[in-house]
Amino acid sequence: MIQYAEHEVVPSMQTPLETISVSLRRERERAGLSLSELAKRASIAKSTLSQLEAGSGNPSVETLWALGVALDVPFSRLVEPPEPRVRVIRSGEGPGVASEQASFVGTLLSSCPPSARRDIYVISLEPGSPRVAEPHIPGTVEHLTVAAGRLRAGPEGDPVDLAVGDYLAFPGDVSHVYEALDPGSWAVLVMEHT
Amino acid sequence: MIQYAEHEVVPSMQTPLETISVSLRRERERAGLSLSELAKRASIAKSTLSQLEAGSGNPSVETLWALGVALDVPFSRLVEPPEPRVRVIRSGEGPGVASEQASFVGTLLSSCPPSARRDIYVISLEPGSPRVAEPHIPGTVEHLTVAAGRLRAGPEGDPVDLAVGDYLAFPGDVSHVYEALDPGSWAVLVMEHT
DNA sequence: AGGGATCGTTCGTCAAGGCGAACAGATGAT
DNA sequence: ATCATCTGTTCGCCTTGACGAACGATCCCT
Repeated sequence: MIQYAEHEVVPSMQTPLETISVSLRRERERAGLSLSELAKRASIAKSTLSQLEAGSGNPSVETLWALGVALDVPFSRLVEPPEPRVRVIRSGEGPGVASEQASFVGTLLSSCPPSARRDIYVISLEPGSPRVAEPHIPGTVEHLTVAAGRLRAGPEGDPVDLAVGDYLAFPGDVSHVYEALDPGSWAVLVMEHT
Repeated sequence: MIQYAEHEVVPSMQTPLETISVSLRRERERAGLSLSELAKRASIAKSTLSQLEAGSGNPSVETLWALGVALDVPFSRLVEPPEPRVRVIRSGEGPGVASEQASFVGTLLSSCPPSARRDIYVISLEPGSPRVAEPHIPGTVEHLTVAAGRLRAGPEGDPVDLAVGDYLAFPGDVSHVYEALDPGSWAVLVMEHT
């Protein structure tokens, strides 16, 4: 039961504009572009870019989008601080391996550090009644790769049958199920907290 | 070398402003807020919000940021089009990764979205000469879980022997190796970019 | 020394975003 | 029915972002 505060103390709280300022310069230098060159590629005035990197300015979405395209980086990399926001992990969703059913065993391989919002599990199931998992925090995505046996998994109303080697991604913030179709079934589960 | 389109092909290509329009309305209704109420919470004029949801308008970052805070959603959810929620990649399908060594096949299951910095692969190897991977960007961590066969993997100077079900985490920003010890070996690889 | 080419900055101008007020429609209370 | 209060819209005004030009500062090459 790990509980992170929603808006915990962050080393240096940054306003989105400060974040844009630093990440814009960082990505530009990473790409090895001069301010003038980037402005030309993004089809914006270099004066605008200069002010943005200087910290003054409040760019419009179109301006930032053009810069993101020119830098070949996704949009959010320019506005999200380099260290991801600390988010809440609600009670019961921590590293503990809770299993009501004995036929379900989950092993936490790599718990979610503050800098990377994902857990990696190995889950083993035996055929029987399906295990129904309650919704996790909004934005959670689960990635399942079957290592052995066969599984039926996915959102509660729309599960998918999977064989060895199959990969399935589905939202973890709604009720979802895991069910073994063969004995000795197991899979690697990456739970991603967006 | 892995090469994939930066922005996944989506059924209907949307400009960022169209995306903002639809996702803004979607998130607002999900939160059960009226347009007026949301405008008040975000401290923006409701006329501004009305125009944004209508599709006209090119909001500044501060405006969008305030809306993201008021809606309690990450910034990127307002500008990135929602990706299909349930995806299945059958064994053997999916984008294969061409490799110099014929005995190595990597399949990219989930490329790194903007907000989550990780890729998920399945890698298949056959016994033979070890595959040496060049260092990735600094801060990269690789998580390996063996699904079948046996592997020898890890940093180039200090590899580890792994059997079925074993899990290994090691730095990906130095030279590292993968080598199959048994025929038909494969593993799930989570590459994390911190 | 001089060009000639970049670099990133600051300036004034213009269009556009954001604002508040006034608007019409819907709902509920008296 | 009337008033009250909400909904979301459209209007004119004003601030502000984005632009282009001119600027000084570095370099590199004659």
